[in-house]
Amino acid sequence: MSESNPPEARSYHHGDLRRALVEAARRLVESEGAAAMSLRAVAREAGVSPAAPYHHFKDKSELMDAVAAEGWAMLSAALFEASEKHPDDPLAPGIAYVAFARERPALYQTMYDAARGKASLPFFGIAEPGTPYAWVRETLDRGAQEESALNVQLEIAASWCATHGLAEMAGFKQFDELKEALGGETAFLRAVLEHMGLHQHKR
Amino acid sequence: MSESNPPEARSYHHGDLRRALVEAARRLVESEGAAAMSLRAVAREAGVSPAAPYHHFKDKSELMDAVAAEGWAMLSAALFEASEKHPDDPLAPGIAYVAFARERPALYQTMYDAARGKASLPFFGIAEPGTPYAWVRETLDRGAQEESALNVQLEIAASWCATHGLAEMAGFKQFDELKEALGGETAFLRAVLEHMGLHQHKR
DNA sequence: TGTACATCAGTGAACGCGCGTTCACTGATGTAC
DNA sequence: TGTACATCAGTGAACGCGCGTTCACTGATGTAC
Repeated sequence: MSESNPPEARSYHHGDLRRALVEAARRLVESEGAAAMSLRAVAREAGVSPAAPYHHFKDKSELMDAVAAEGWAMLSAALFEASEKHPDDPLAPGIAYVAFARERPALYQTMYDAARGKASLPFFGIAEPGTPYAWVRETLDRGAQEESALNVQLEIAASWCATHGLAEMAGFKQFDELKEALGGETAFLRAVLEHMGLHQHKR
Repeated sequence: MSESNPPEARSYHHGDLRRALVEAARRLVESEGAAAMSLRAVAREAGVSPAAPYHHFKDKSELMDAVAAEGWAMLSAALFEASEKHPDDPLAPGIAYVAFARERPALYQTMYDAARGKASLPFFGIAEPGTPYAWVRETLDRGAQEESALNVQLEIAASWCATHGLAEMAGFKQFDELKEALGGETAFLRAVLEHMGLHQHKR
Protein backbone atom coordinates (compact mmCIF):
# COMPACT_ATOMS: atom_id res chain seq x y z
CA MET A 1 0.00 0.00 0.00
CA SER A 2 1.16 3.50 -0.65
CA GLU A 3 1.19 5.26 2.71
CA SER A 4 3.68 7.63 1.24
CA ASN A 5 4.29 11.30 0.99
CA PRO A 6 7.62 10.48 -0.79
CA PRO A 7 8.04 10.38 -4.54
CA GLU A 8 6.05 7.23 -5.04
CA ALA A 9 3.22 8.06 -7.41
CA ARG A 10 -0.33 7.91 -6.23
CA SER A 11 -2.66 5.49 -7.92
CA TYR A 12 -6.39 5.55 -7.95
CA HIS A 13 -6.50 5.75 -4.21
CA HIS A 14 -4.68 8.66 -2.80
CA GLY A 15 -3.29 7.42 0.47
CA ASP A 16 -3.93 10.41 2.67
CA LEU A 17 -6.28 12.64 0.80
CA ARG A 18 -7.68 14.15 3.96
CA ARG A 19 -4.38 15.67 4.93
CA ALA A 20 -3.62 16.63 1.35
CA LEU A 21 -6.91 18.51 1.18
CA VAL A 22 -6.30 20.38 4.41
CA GLU A 23 -2.84 21.36 3.23
CA ALA A 24 -4.12 22.45 -0.18
CA ALA A 25 -6.86 24.47 1.48
CA ARG A 26 -4.40 26.13 3.84
CA ARG A 27 -2.11 27.03 0.97
CA LEU A 28 -5.01 28.50 -0.94
CA VAL A 29 -6.18 30.55 2.00
CA GLU A 30 -2.68 31.86 2.59
CA SER A 31 -2.01 32.74 -1.02
CA GLU A 32 -5.40 33.78 -2.37
CA GLY A 33 -7.38 34.72 0.67
CA ALA A 34 -10.23 33.00 2.43
CA ALA A 35 -12.82 34.10 -0.12
CA ALA A 36 -10.95 32.33 -2.93
CA MET A 37 -10.89 29.06 -1.07
CA SER A 38 -13.75 27.17 -2.68
CA LEU A 39 -14.16 23.43 -2.29
CA ARG A 40 -13.69 23.04 -6.02
CA ALA A 41 -10.47 25.03 -5.97
CA VAL A 42 -9.15 22.90 -3.14
CA ALA A 43 -9.95 19.71 -5.04
CA ARG A 44 -8.28 21.18 -8.10
CA GLU A 45 -5.20 22.09 -6.08
CA ALA A 46 -5.05 18.60 -4.64
CA GLY A 47 -5.50 17.05 -8.06
CA VAL A 48 -8.76 15.24 -7.43
CA SER A 49 -12.32 15.55 -8.66
CA PRO A 50 -14.73 18.04 -7.07
CA ALA A 51 -16.63 15.21 -5.42
CA ALA A 52 -13.64 13.58 -3.77
CA PRO A 53 -13.54 15.81 -0.67
CA TYR A 54 -16.99 14.60 0.34
CA HIS A 55 -15.50 11.27 1.31
CA HIS A 56 -13.49 13.08 4.00
CA PHE A 57 -15.53 16.10 5.01
CA LYS A 58 -19.24 16.48 5.52
CA ASP A 59 -19.25 19.83 3.76
CA LYS A 60 -17.17 22.89 3.11
CA SER A 61 -17.39 24.28 6.61
CA GLU A 62 -15.97 21.09 8.05
CA LEU A 63 -12.93 21.50 5.84
CA MET A 64 -12.60 25.11 6.91
CA ASP A 65 -12.64 24.02 10.52
CA ALA A 66 -9.83 21.59 9.81
CA VAL A 67 -7.82 24.36 8.19
CA ALA A 68 -8.35 26.56 11.23
CA ALA A 69 -7.27 23.76 13.55
CA GLU A 70 -4.14 23.29 11.45
CA GLY A 71 -3.47 27.00 11.81
CA TRP A 72 -3.77 26.88 15.58
CA ALA A 73 -1.36 23.99 15.71
CA MET A 74 1.13 25.95 13.64
CA LEU A 75 0.75 29.01 15.82
CA SER A 76 1.19 26.96 18.94
CA ALA A 77 4.37 25.45 17.57
CA ALA A 78 5.70 28.89 16.66
CA LEU A 79 5.09 30.19 20.18
CA PHE A 80 6.76 27.20 21.74
CA GLU A 81 9.74 27.44 19.44
CA ALA A 82 10.20 31.13 20.16
CA SER A 83 10.28 30.61 23.88
CA GLU A 84 12.74 27.73 23.52
CA LYS A 85 14.99 29.81 21.37
CA HIS A 86 14.92 32.96 23.52
CA PRO A 87 14.32 31.67 27.02
CA ASP A 88 15.17 34.94 28.70
CA ASP A 89 13.27 37.26 26.40
CA PRO A 90 9.77 37.46 27.83
CA LEU A 91 8.50 39.22 24.74
CA ALA A 92 9.73 36.59 22.30
CA PRO A 93 6.47 34.62 22.14
CA GLY A 94 4.49 37.81 21.65
CA ILE A 95 6.73 38.84 18.79
CA ALA A 96 6.45 35.37 17.29
CA TYR A 97 2.69 35.51 17.58
CA VAL A 98 2.50 38.79 15.72
CA ALA A 99 5.00 37.59 13.13
CA PHE A 100 2.86 34.53 12.47
CA ALA A 101 -0.25 36.62 11.94
CA ARG A 102 1.60 39.10 9.76
CA GLU A 103 3.03 36.39 7.52
CA ARG A 104 -0.28 34.60 7.07
CA PRO A 105 -2.94 37.24 7.55
CA ALA A 106 -5.69 35.36 5.73
CA LEU A 107 -5.04 32.15 7.64
CA TYR A 108 -4.96 34.05 10.89
CA GLN A 109 -8.30 35.66 10.06
CA THR A 110 -9.74 32.30 9.13
CA MET A 111 -8.64 30.87 12.45
CA TYR A 112 -10.46 33.57 14.35
CA ASP A 113 -13.51 33.49 12.13
CA ALA A 114 -13.84 29.76 12.70
CA ALA A 115 -13.44 30.31 16.43
CA ARG A 116 -15.98 33.11 16.58
CA GLY A 117 -18.83 31.01 15.32
CA LYS A 118 -18.30 28.13 17.68
CA ALA A 119 -20.11 27.59 20.93
CA SER A 120 -17.01 25.90 22.29
CA LEU A 121 -13.48 26.33 21.08
CA PRO A 122 -11.66 23.03 21.48
CA PHE A 123 -8.28 24.21 20.27
CA PHE A 124 -8.66 27.20 22.47
CA GLY A 125 -10.01 25.60 25.60
CA ILE A 126 -8.65 26.46 29.00
CA ALA A 127 -8.60 22.84 30.01
CA GLU A 128 -6.83 21.61 26.92
CA PRO A 129 -3.07 21.42 27.23
CA GLY A 130 -0.90 22.15 24.23
CA THR A 131 -3.12 24.86 22.81
CA PRO A 132 -1.88 28.42 22.45
CA TYR A 133 -4.25 29.62 25.10
CA ALA A 134 -3.08 27.03 27.61
CA TRP A 135 0.45 27.85 26.68
CA VAL A 136 0.07 31.55 27.42
CA ARG A 137 -1.71 30.76 30.62
CA GLU A 138 1.03 28.50 31.85
CA THR A 139 3.69 31.02 31.01
CA LEU A 140 1.94 33.78 32.88
CA ASP A 141 1.06 31.49 35.75
CA ARG A 142 4.67 30.57 36.23
CA GLY A 143 5.76 34.19 36.42
CA ALA A 144 3.06 35.37 38.75
CA GLN A 145 2.87 33.11 41.73
CA GLU A 146 2.26 35.92 44.12
CA GLU A 147 -0.74 37.19 42.18
CA SER A 148 -4.36 36.34 42.85
CA ALA A 149 -6.04 33.93 40.48
CA LEU A 150 -8.30 36.69 39.27
CA ASN A 151 -5.39 38.90 38.42
CA VAL A 152 -3.71 36.13 36.52
CA GLN A 153 -6.82 35.56 34.48
CA LEU A 154 -7.05 39.25 33.83
CA GLU A 155 -3.45 39.28 32.79
CA ILE A 156 -4.08 36.47 30.36
CA ALA A 157 -7.06 38.22 28.85
CA ALA A 158 -5.14 41.46 28.53
CA SER A 159 -2.11 39.80 26.97
CA TRP A 160 -4.18 37.90 24.51
CA CYS A 161 -6.23 40.92 23.46
CA ALA A 162 -3.22 43.17 23.21
CA THR A 163 -1.24 40.75 21.10
CA HIS A 164 -4.18 40.02 18.86
CA GLY A 165 -4.84 43.70 18.40
CA LEU A 166 -1.24 44.41 17.55
CA ALA A 167 -1.14 41.47 15.17
CA GLU A 168 -4.05 42.80 13.20
CA MET A 169 -3.00 46.41 13.17
CA ALA A 170 0.74 46.17 12.73
CA GLY A 171 0.38 46.17 8.98
CA PHE A 172 -1.40 49.49 8.77
CA LYS A 173 0.46 52.21 6.98
CA GLN A 174 -0.59 54.47 9.78
CA PHE A 175 2.29 53.23 11.87
CA ASP A 176 5.03 53.36 9.26
CA GLU A 177 6.45 56.61 10.54
CA LEU A 178 6.56 55.37 14.09
CA LYS A 179 8.13 52.09 13.03
CA GLU A 180 10.91 53.92 11.30
CA ALA A 181 11.53 56.23 14.24
CA LEU A 182 11.86 53.24 16.50
CA GLY A 183 14.22 51.39 14.19
CA GLY A 184 12.17 48.84 12.32
CA GLU A 185 9.19 46.60 12.66
CA THR A 186 10.48 44.35 15.43
CA ALA A 187 11.50 47.29 17.56
CA PHE A 188 8.04 48.73 17.02
CA LEU A 189 6.34 45.50 18.04
CA ARG A 190 8.51 45.24 21.11
CA ALA A 191 7.84 48.82 22.12
CA VAL A 192 4.10 48.48 21.76
CA LEU A 193 3.97 45.20 23.66
CA GLU A 194 6.03 46.70 26.44
CA HIS A 195 3.85 49.74 26.49
CA MET A 196 0.83 47.55 27.02
CA GLY A 197 2.48 46.06 30.07
CA LEU A 198 2.98 42.59 28.69
CA HIS A 199 6.30 42.13 30.43
CA GLN A 200 5.12 42.81 33.95
CA HIS A 201 4.57 39.32 35.13
CA LYS A 202 7.03 37.35 33.12
CA ARG A 203 10.25 36.57 34.84
CA MET B 1 -42.80 51.21 -4.78
CA SER B 2 -43.08 53.08 -1.50
CA GLU B 3 -39.71 52.31 0.03
CA SER B 4 -39.31 55.92 1.18
CA ASN B 5 -38.46 56.95 4.72
CA PRO B 6 -40.73 59.98 4.78
CA PRO B 7 -44.28 59.29 3.63
CA GLU B 8 -43.44 61.09 0.42
CA ALA B 9 -43.68 58.48 -2.29
CA ARG B 10 -40.84 58.00 -4.64
CA SER B 11 -41.62 57.99 -8.29
CA TYR B 12 -39.51 56.68 -11.07
CA HIS B 13 -36.55 58.62 -9.81
CA HIS B 14 -35.57 57.79 -6.32
CA GLY B 15 -34.32 61.06 -4.92
CA ASP B 16 -31.30 59.86 -3.00
CA LEU B 17 -30.66 56.34 -4.11
CA ARG B 18 -26.97 56.56 -3.31
CA ARG B 19 -27.61 57.05 0.36
CA ALA B 20 -30.43 54.53 0.32
CA LEU B 21 -28.07 51.94 -1.15
CA VAL B 22 -25.37 52.58 1.42
CA GLU B 23 -27.90 52.30 4.21
CA ALA B 24 -29.39 49.12 2.77
CA ALA B 25 -25.92 47.63 2.39
CA ARG B 26 -24.98 48.54 5.94
CA ARG B 27 -28.17 46.98 7.26
CA LEU B 28 -27.49 43.84 5.29
CA VAL B 29 -23.93 43.58 6.53
CA GLU B 30 -25.03 44.08 10.11
CA SER B 31 -27.86 41.58 9.97
CA GLU B 32 -26.62 38.92 7.55
CA GLY B 33 -22.87 39.31 7.55
CA ALA B 34 -20.50 40.67 4.98
CA ALA B 35 -20.62 37.54 2.84
CA ALA B 36 -24.37 37.89 2.35
CA MET B 37 -24.07 41.43 1.12
CA SER B 38 -24.30 41.01 -2.63
CA LEU B 39 -25.00 43.90 -4.94
CA ARG B 40 -28.19 42.23 -6.01
CA ALA B 41 -29.33 41.80 -2.42
CA VAL B 42 -28.64 45.45 -1.75
CA ALA B 43 -30.67 46.52 -4.77
CA ARG B 44 -33.46 44.21 -3.66
CA GLU B 45 -33.37 45.67 -0.16
CA ALA B 46 -33.51 49.17 -1.57
CA GLY B 47 -36.35 48.23 -3.89
CA VAL B 48 -34.61 48.91 -7.18
CA SER B 49 -33.43 46.80 -10.08
CA PRO B 50 -30.04 45.04 -10.00
CA ALA B 51 -28.64 47.50 -12.50
CA ALA B 52 -29.61 50.65 -10.65
CA PRO B 53 -26.60 50.77 -8.30
CA TYR B 54 -24.29 51.14 -11.27
CA HIS B 55 -25.48 54.69 -11.71
CA HIS B 56 -23.99 55.51 -8.31
CA PHE B 57 -21.08 53.15 -7.83
CA LYS B 58 -18.46 51.94 -10.26
CA ASP B 59 -18.69 48.41 -8.91
CA LYS B 60 -19.37 46.42 -5.80
CA SER B 61 -16.13 47.30 -4.07
CA GLU B 62 -16.90 50.99 -4.34
CA LEU B 63 -20.16 50.40 -2.52
CA MET B 64 -18.34 48.40 0.14
CA ASP B 65 -15.95 51.29 0.63
CA ALA B 66 -18.89 53.61 1.14
CA VAL B 67 -20.34 51.24 3.72
CA ALA B 68 -17.02 51.16 5.54
CA ALA B 69 -16.80 54.96 5.50
CA GLU B 70 -20.30 55.13 6.93
CA GLY B 71 -19.19 52.77 9.68
CA TRP B 72 -16.20 54.90 10.57
CA ALA B 73 -18.42 57.95 10.77
CA MET B 74 -20.75 56.10 13.13
CA LEU B 75 -17.87 54.92 15.28
CA SER B 76 -16.41 58.40 15.44
CA ALA B 77 -19.76 59.80 16.53
CA ALA B 78 -20.07 57.13 19.21
CA LEU B 79 -16.64 57.96 20.62
CA PHE B 80 -17.38 61.64 20.65
CA GLU B 81 -20.72 61.13 22.32
CA ALA B 82 -19.22 58.93 25.01
CA SER B 83 -16.62 61.48 25.94
CA GLU B 84 -19.22 64.24 26.05
CA LYS B 85 -21.44 62.18 28.28
CA HIS B 86 -18.74 61.03 30.69
CA PRO B 87 -16.16 63.82 30.61
CA ASP B 88 -14.29 62.59 33.65
CA ASP B 89 -14.20 58.91 32.81
CA PRO B 90 -11.07 58.42 30.74
CA LEU B 91 -12.13 54.91 29.79
CA ALA B 92 -15.53 55.90 28.45
CA PRO B 93 -14.46 56.22 24.81
CA GLY B 94 -12.67 52.88 24.96
CA ILE B 95 -15.76 51.22 26.36
CA ALA B 96 -17.89 52.88 23.69
CA TYR B 97 -15.49 51.69 21.01
CA VAL B 98 -15.72 48.11 22.16
CA ALA B 99 -19.48 48.35 22.54
CA PHE B 100 -19.78 49.56 18.97
CA ALA B 101 -17.73 46.66 17.65
CA ARG B 102 -19.64 44.17 19.78
CA GLU B 103 -23.01 45.39 18.60
CA ARG B 104 -22.08 45.39 14.91
CA PRO B 105 -19.34 42.80 14.56
CA ALA B 106 -19.78 42.27 10.82
CA LEU B 107 -19.77 45.98 10.10
CA TYR B 108 -16.72 46.44 12.27
CA GLN B 109 -14.94 43.68 10.39
CA THR B 110 -15.93 45.20 7.08
CA MET B 111 -14.50 48.53 8.16
CA TYR B 112 -11.15 46.98 8.92
CA ASP B 113 -11.14 44.78 5.86
CA ALA B 114 -11.74 47.79 3.68
CA ALA B 115 -8.96 49.65 5.46
CA ARG B 116 -6.51 46.78 5.19
CA GLY B 117 -6.56 46.67 1.42
CA LYS B 118 -6.03 50.37 0.94
CA ALA B 119 -2.71 52.02 0.28
CA SER B 120 -3.96 55.10 2.08
CA LEU B 121 -6.71 55.22 4.61
CA PRO B 122 -8.51 58.54 4.22
CA PHE B 123 -10.95 58.13 7.08
CA PHE B 124 -8.08 57.00 9.22
CA GLY B 125 -5.48 59.57 8.29
CA ILE B 126 -3.41 61.30 10.89
CA ALA B 127 -3.86 64.62 9.16
CA GLU B 128 -7.59 64.34 8.81
CA PRO B 129 -9.57 65.88 11.66
CA GLY B 130 -12.83 64.35 12.75
CA THR B 131 -11.73 60.77 12.22
CA PRO B 132 -11.55 58.30 15.07
CA TYR B 133 -7.81 58.15 14.80
CA ALA B 134 -7.40 61.91 14.99
CA TRP B 135 -9.83 61.93 17.83
CA VAL B 136 -7.86 59.45 19.89
CA ARG B 137 -4.68 61.27 19.11
CA GLU B 138 -6.04 64.60 20.28
CA THR B 139 -7.34 63.09 23.46
CA LEU B 140 -4.04 61.51 24.31
CA ASP B 141 -2.11 64.59 23.25
CA ARG B 142 -4.08 66.74 25.62
CA GLY B 143 -3.34 64.51 28.58
CA ALA B 144 0.35 64.06 27.91
CA GLN B 145 1.93 67.41 27.38
CA GLU B 146 5.03 66.48 29.26
CA GLU B 147 5.66 63.41 27.12
CA SER B 148 7.91 63.24 24.11
CA ALA B 149 6.27 63.15 20.70
CA LEU B 150 7.54 59.62 20.19
CA ASN B 151 5.98 58.44 23.39
CA VAL B 152 2.67 59.97 22.48
CA GLN B 153 2.70 58.19 19.16
CA LEU B 154 3.54 54.97 20.88
CA GLU B 155 0.74 55.53 23.32
CA ILE B 156 -1.67 56.07 20.45
CA ALA B 157 -0.56 52.90 18.73
CA ALA B 158 -0.82 50.91 21.93
CA SER B 159 -4.25 52.26 22.77
CA TRP B 160 -5.57 51.60 19.34
CA CYS B 161 -4.23 48.07 19.19
CA ALA B 162 -5.36 47.22 22.67
CA THR B 163 -8.87 48.48 22.14
CA HIS B 164 -9.16 46.78 18.78
CA GLY B 165 -7.93 43.53 20.25
CA LEU B 166 -10.36 43.70 23.11
CA ALA B 167 -13.19 44.58 20.75
CA GLU B 168 -12.60 41.48 18.68
CA MET B 169 -12.03 39.10 21.55
CA ALA B 170 -14.55 40.27 24.09
CA GLY B 171 -17.20 38.00 22.64
CA PHE B 172 -15.26 34.79 23.11
CA LYS B 173 -16.76 32.33 25.53
CA GLN B 174 -13.29 31.90 26.91
CA PHE B 175 -13.77 34.97 29.04
CA ASP B 176 -17.25 34.30 30.35
CA GLU B 177 -16.02 33.07 33.70
CA LEU B 178 -13.80 36.06 34.20
CA LYS B 179 -16.58 38.43 33.17
CA GLU B 180 -18.85 36.97 35.78
CA ALA B 181 -16.20 37.12 38.49
CA LEU B 182 -15.66 40.79 37.73
CA GLY B 183 -19.34 41.63 37.74
CA GLY B 184 -20.43 41.82 34.15
CA GLU B 185 -19.25 42.70 30.71
CA THR B 186 -18.62 46.38 31.28
CA ALA B 187 -16.60 45.74 34.41
CA PHE B 188 -14.60 43.20 32.44
CA LEU B 189 -13.92 45.67 29.62
CA ARG B 190 -12.90 48.32 32.10
CA ALA B 191 -10.58 45.99 33.94
CA VAL B 192 -8.84 44.81 30.80
CA LEU B 193 -8.42 48.32 29.44
CA GLU B 194 -6.99 49.46 32.74
CA HIS B 195 -4.69 46.48 32.83
CA MET B 196 -3.32 47.45 29.44
CA GLY B 197 -2.44 50.84 30.80
CA LEU B 198 -4.92 52.83 28.79
CA HIS B 199 -5.61 55.26 31.59
CA GLN B 200 -2.05 56.35 32.21
CA HIS B 201 -1.95 59.48 30.19
CA LYS B 202 -5.50 60.67 30.33
CA ARG B 203 -6.23 63.36 32.86
C1' DT C 1 -46.11 80.01 -20.45
C1' DG C 2 -45.17 76.42 -23.81
C1' DT C 3 -42.41 73.49 -26.32
C1' DA C 4 -38.25 70.94 -28.00
C1' DC C 5 -34.75 68.45 -26.55
C1' DA C 6 -30.62 66.81 -23.94
C1' DT C 7 -29.56 64.51 -19.93
C1' DC C 8 -30.32 61.86 -16.02
C1' DA C 9 -31.69 57.75 -13.38
C1' DG C 10 -34.22 54.19 -13.58
C1' DT C 11 -35.89 49.13 -15.83
C1' DG C 12 -35.73 44.26 -16.95
C1' DA C 13 -33.76 40.75 -19.55
C1' DA C 14 -29.72 38.52 -20.51
C1' DC C 15 -24.66 36.99 -20.33
C1' DG C 16 -21.26 33.83 -18.54
C1' DC C 17 -19.32 32.11 -14.39
C1' DG C 18 -17.99 29.37 -10.49
C1' DC C 19 -20.00 27.60 -6.78
C1' DG C 20 -21.68 23.55 -3.35
C1' DT C 21 -23.54 19.40 -3.71
C1' DT C 22 -25.54 14.96 -5.54
C1' DC C 23 -25.57 10.93 -8.33
C1' DA C 24 -24.65 6.61 -10.49
C1' DC C 25 -20.54 4.75 -11.60
C1' DT C 26 -15.98 2.13 -11.19
C1' DG C 27 -11.36 0.90 -10.03
C1' DA C 28 -8.61 -0.63 -5.98
C1' DT C 29 -8.24 -2.86 -1.70
C1' DG C 30 -8.91 -6.14 2.03
C1' DT C 31 -10.86 -10.32 3.77
C1' DA C 32 -13.12 -15.01 4.24
C1' DC C 33 -12.69 -19.40 2.90
C1' DT D 1 -2.16 -19.65 -2.94
C1' DG D 2 -6.43 -18.46 -5.43
C1' DT D 3 -10.86 -16.73 -5.82
C1' DA D 4 -15.34 -14.43 -4.69
C1' DC D 5 -17.06 -10.59 -2.90
C1' DA D 6 -17.95 -6.58 0.20
C1' DT D 7 -16.24 -2.24 1.04
C1' DC D 8 -13.72 1.78 0.29
C1' DA D 9 -12.25 5.96 -2.19
C1' DG D 10 -12.12 7.71 -6.19
C1' DT D 11 -14.50 9.74 -11.05
C1' DG D 12 -17.02 12.85 -14.07
C1' DA D 13 -21.25 14.63 -15.41
C1' DA D 14 -25.02 17.08 -13.93
C1' DC D 15 -28.24 19.98 -10.95
C1' DG D 16 -29.84 24.49 -9.62
C1' DC D 17 -28.37 28.79 -7.79
C1' DG D 18 -27.05 33.50 -7.06
C1' DC D 19 -23.71 36.33 -8.42
C1' DG D 20 -21.48 40.79 -10.90
C1' DT D 21 -22.03 43.10 -14.77
C1' DT D 22 -23.76 44.75 -19.42
C1' DC D 23 -27.15 46.22 -22.63
C1' DA D 24 -30.71 48.55 -25.08
C1' DC D 25 -34.49 50.68 -23.37
C1' DT D 26 -37.60 54.38 -21.29
C1' DG D 27 -39.75 57.46 -18.13
C1' DA D 28 -38.72 61.78 -15.58
C1' DT D 29 -36.41 66.03 -15.15
C1' DG D 30 -34.27 70.40 -16.23
C1' DT D 31 -33.13 73.98 -19.45
C1' DA D 32 -32.94 77.11 -23.60
C1' DC D 33 -35.58 79.85 -26.20
